[in-house]
Amino acid sequence: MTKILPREFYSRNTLKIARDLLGCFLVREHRGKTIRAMITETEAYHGEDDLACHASRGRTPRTEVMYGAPGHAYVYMIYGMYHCLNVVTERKDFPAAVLIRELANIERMKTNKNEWEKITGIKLDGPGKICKFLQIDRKLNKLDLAKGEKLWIEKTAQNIAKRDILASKRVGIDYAQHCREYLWRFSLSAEALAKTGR
DNA sequence: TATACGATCACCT
DNA sequence: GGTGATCGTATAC
Repeated sequence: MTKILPREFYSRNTLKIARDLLGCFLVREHRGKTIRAMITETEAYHGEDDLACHASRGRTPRTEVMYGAPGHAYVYMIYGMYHCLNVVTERKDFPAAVLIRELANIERMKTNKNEWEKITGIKLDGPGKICKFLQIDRKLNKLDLAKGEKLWIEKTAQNIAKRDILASKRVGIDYAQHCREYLWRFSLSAEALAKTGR
């Protein structure tokens, strides 16, 4: 019984996945070190009709990965200095992804393995900060997240109640006309996060 | 080939 | 509230 989310998890409706990812754990293995943190905020980008989605202008070299099989990473550079991590969703040839915006309860695996120590004093509240801290860049674009190598997501340890999921407008997409009104940004309530301890 | 701008962040007033 | 950093990508020429 593995905790790694399989491809079937990603081969579903993007909005549902964006909500289901809350409380799940993003795991990054790099240079012999492993870091794990709980996903607490996401945004959904769904199809060519979503004017905020990079695929709204169709298939290009950059957006190609979003048209591919679900469960792969879509990592792009923004503003010349930051990277953003997305997970590709939906069936093949339907472009959609979920942006990982915030992580909490950050832990590092001790060298003796199978034991985690909390990392305090940092906040990963923003896609740029997440990628900087986890050393995620374009080299990880198109990585298969279902394989459990370098980067993957593990299922939540507890059930997240619907009332603990807050929906709001996506940020930084003022150009997206009516699509900017969509409540496709999802976050874990402060109360629910407090219950996860740590 | 040239240009405009962005799914951000840190720092300023 | 506002702005600069900094470069890949899309689009125009």
